[in-house]
Amino acid sequence: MLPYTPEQGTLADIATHRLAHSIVTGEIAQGQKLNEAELAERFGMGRGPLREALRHLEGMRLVKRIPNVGARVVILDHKTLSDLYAVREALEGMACRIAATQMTDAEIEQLRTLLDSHEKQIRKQGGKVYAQKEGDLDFHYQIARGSRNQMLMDLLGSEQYQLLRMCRYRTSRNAERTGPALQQHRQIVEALAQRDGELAEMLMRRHIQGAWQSIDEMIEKEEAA
Amino acid sequence: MLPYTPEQGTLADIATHRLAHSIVTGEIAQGQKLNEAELAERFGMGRGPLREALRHLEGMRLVKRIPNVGARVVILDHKTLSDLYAVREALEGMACRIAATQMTDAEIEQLRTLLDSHEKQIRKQGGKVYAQKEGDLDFHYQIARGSRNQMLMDLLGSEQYQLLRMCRYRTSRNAERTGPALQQHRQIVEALAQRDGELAEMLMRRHIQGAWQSIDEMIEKEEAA
DNA sequence: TTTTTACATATTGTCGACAATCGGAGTTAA
DNA sequence: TTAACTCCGATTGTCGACAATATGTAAAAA
Repeated sequence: MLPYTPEQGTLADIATHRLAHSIVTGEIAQGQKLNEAELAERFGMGRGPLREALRHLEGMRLVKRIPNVGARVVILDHKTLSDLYAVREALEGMACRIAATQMTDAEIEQLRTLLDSHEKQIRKQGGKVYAQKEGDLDFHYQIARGSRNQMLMDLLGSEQYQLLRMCRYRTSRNAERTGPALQQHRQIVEALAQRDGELAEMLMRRHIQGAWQSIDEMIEKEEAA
Repeated sequence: MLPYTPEQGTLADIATHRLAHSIVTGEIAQGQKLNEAELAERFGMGRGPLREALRHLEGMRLVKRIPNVGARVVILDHKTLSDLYAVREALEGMACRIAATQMTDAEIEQLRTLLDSHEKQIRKQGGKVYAQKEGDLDFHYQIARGSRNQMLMDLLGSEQYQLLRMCRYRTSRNAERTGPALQQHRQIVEALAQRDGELAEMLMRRHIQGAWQSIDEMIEKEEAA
């Protein structure tokens, strides 16, 4: 589910959220054509609101539209993912740097608590890997919030970063990295607690580079097979 | 004008570009209400395409929409600008770092040529400051292109960064910084030529910090008066 | 057989009208 | 005088139908 799941509001917003969910979870395949009339009927609405939803999804980079031809779900190829992670590295690094000066002690303590619960979840193991993944997103989003920068929050939060969640669903099988990731998260929190923005930024950037490296290897293994 | 100004294509796209232009140049004031019916008639189209344009502009962060209430032009207050420059620093820094490894020698040479023409324009002085400003945007965009990262190009290019152009129009009067800015640009190009991504990133980030500082002071002077 | 052209079909783009909702003017009561 | 309430006008949200455009097929020419 999306961070906030309004099955209310305008029909266009409902369509946006339902489609975004379907796309992110892979329920609608990458590259699939999105037929306006068909979707409108499935959602029980006219084509007007649905078209607005498609425009919105285009802004989220979840679909690509071509005039007079139609909309298709984006294809997360290797290059796109690589580009995404470079942007993430830049933005989340900056968020971290600012958060080190802006977050309250209480918020940093909350981060520690969040990581504790992650650790428990990992110990219990078997449990959904997805949960950890979404929890990881939570960690990153909490830091974005800590930056007090609305634009960063938008870019790293629900509106713009559904692409990342989509990627997570696609690569959710590699659970082996949760261990090192957790430790890196802890290092980052300590840097925040010491109010060392420069260090926090560096650690976050390394963390994301590591995550990309892990995903990159996995994709290449897949493509070899 | 926009980098590409299609007065063709779908009506929604035309409306998007015309409105974006009017908003960026200040022809439509910040915070002004955008009446659908009125604009639709002014542009000689129905409300459907215009609504899609508003959605698109919302994605560009040029307008803010509230359900059942309507759309207003965003207000570029101090906090918003500050947030914008932090994001710019992160993204353009990253673009610079990558460009140092990805740009061809020919492209770097082109950058030098671009800066030469900027210098001439500044010498001729009186000439439009705007031209320099847009030229500056060119410089930054060329580097974004040099990163070969489509997402960075989108975020720093025409689609997402109209906000920045809007800011430029608002603060275009302070021409005194063109001198140091040019010198910093030259330093950046040299770092690129040496293929030193780390240095190029650092210089770009400082450059943008300096630009923000300059704008920040200017705004405070304005608000004092 | 291959290429090109013309056509038929499906899909997108656009419009005008109607329904739902919000903001404000005016009224009434405390 | 102030507060809350009610109603009305204006604006947004939605729908269905029609026009414009692209895609795929089949026939005709090379």
